[in-house]
Amino acid sequence: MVAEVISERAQRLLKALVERYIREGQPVGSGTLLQDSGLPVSAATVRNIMADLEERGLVHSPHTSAGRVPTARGYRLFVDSLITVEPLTGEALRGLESELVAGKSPRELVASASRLLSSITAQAGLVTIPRHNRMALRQVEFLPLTGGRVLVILVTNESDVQNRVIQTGRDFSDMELQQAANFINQRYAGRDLDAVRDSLIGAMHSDKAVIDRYMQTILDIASRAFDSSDEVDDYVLAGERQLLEAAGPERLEKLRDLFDAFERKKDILDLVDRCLRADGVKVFIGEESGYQVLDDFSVVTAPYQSGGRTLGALGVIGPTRMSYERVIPIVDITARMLSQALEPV
Amino acid sequence: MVAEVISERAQRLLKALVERYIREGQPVGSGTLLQDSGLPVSAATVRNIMADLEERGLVHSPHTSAGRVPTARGYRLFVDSLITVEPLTGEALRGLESELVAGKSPRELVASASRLLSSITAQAGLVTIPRHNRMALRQVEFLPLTGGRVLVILVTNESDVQNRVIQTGRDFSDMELQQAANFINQRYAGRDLDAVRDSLIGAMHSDKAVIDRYMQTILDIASRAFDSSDEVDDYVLAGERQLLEAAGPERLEKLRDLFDAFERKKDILDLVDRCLRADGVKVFIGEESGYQVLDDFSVVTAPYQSGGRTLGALGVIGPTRMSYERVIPIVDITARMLSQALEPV
DNA sequence: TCCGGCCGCTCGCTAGAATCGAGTGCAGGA
DNA sequence: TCCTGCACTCGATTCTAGCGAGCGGCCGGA
Repeated sequence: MVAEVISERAQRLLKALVERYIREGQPVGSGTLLQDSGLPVSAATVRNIMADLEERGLVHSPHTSAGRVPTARGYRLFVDSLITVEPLTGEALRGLESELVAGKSPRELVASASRLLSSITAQAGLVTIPRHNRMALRQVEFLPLTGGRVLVILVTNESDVQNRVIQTGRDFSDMELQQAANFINQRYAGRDLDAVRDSLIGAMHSDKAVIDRYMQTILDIASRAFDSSDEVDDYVLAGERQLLEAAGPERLEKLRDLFDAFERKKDILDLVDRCLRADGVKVFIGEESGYQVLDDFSVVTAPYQSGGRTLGALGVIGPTRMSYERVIPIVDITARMLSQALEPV
Repeated sequence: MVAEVISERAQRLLKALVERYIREGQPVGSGTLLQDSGLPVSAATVRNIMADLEERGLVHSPHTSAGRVPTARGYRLFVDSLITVEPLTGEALRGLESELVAGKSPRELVASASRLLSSITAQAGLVTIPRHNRMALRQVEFLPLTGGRVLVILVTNESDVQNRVIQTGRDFSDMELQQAANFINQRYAGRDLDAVRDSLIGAMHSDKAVIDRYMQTILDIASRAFDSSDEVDDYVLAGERQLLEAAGPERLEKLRDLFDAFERKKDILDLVDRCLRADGVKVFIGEESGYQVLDDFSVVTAPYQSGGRTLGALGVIGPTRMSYERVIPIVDITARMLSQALEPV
């Protein structure tokens, strides 16, 4: 994408326009814009410039003789080069500090973060559940169930527990499972789950000749227990209400689709996953996201990490017309604080 | 509450009115009503009867010269004595049968039930998380954390795992905790958590003289681990979208409040708890529930149980103008099937 | 006493016309 | 290059009239 080249005057006007529109939500006319920008020119000049910006697809008139409204590209330019972010202060910051503290369980932290994001930004907050497979194993336990199934309990990372049921070929005795668990606990505690699995699979294949059949089955169960492919990604959403708040009726249709997407989860997860690679805050404006349901909404996300590994992402969903200068730093700092709180003690 | 005494004719008309209004959502006039009911009288007579019903507070005119609309009391009478329920058949039933099967974890079952309720009734579905303290203990495990905290892992009932962190007076060694766990597993496996706790507390007090101090601390940890007072009740909600669907704009205000209540959880939980005592389906119509946020909505709930104990409740939330004759049997059967699926193997 | 037919009235809904005013685009001049 | 002045557009608002569903009341008949 080529950076837009527009005159400084035009930038100033665009900035004023976006800021005004975010505040008021109504098309902005040349007069208002002139006042806001404080430029020493006349309204007619402003109009000329606006016509120019319109040609470049940065602003748009809902109809002749209405003011202008920023387009997605307009917001993009604004966010990329015109924005003046407002650092977070006061009560909101204190709220984050007091709720996102080390020692709480990941589950609680994620729920808190989501709630905080929503309440501070007055929009919907979203935090993905940490990828367990990136977390360090503390202890594993196997319990036999009927029908060859085994209940696996994984304790990771201080105080997070997850459990899953795996299907095996036959019933195992308490004894066998105990031994398998001991084996793994002794050899693999402290390594992250993905590493454990890879190592187990490696062991199964390479040592095939050496290890006895008994050992083989144990390894088999264990590697299956650490298989992360059936782990469902998920997220915690808070403040759907805020979306209703923002959208007047008639956006209702769009909102329904969005709620649908929230329930399907997949699209939303895909989008949020995109921000996992890079560091820092990412902003998806309107149709940029590529998902139709989000056409009228923007998403601001940032990844969070612990122990040097990216575990997930969090973010805020709101109308395209959101206050980016407030939301961006909030998402940024929340991600940092969540990361910090998740750091193993 | 005194049962309403109204003539058979009036009943028939009220029934027709409610059914029609549920279908169309618009005030029903005397002409339409006459057709629907098939009564051998004239529209004028119908009007007379409607005027009578209006006096008794069973129906209501939005304004002169509009048709009639049922009031909460009208719906109540309808639900209590006029309704003809439609037994559930076909695809929906098969969906329930295939998803709510024994062997899945309670967590999955609850999520499925919620989703199914929502999709079958086309309204919001809600299932409370089972009360763990009513479930039978299979195994407990304690893991030491820093700062005198202990991670407690409780395996109940086949395949459900829950974990909590408790704060104790001092750090414990792996060994001590292991012993405490063994002690409990041997003595209490198979009893439900509440019983275990009571028994532990009893043991602590009565045998004080007999047991040594070591045992005393172990009992102390253990009873704290089984304390259910800090267990947060919670529920899984699905299909909020459906509520948007039903409510035209202008109900938007109400909807916001409802979504707020969903996030607060407390009110909703209180309401749903009310149905835990009795068996069978309960219907709360509009303002009957006593919660303002639910004024324009109705809630149909039923408790579910396992192993002879009531574990929670499920239900459906939708507009007062919901199709009770469809929803009631659906809630009923879902509760039964969930109960069955939760039954320990 | 109860019911049906008739009639006049009420009131929300809709369409169309008139008006308003914010804001535009453009021409012409400094 | 920029400003002034002006005609024009078009959504929003207001008002009016007309329509029609539906009600209540009255009266006459079984």
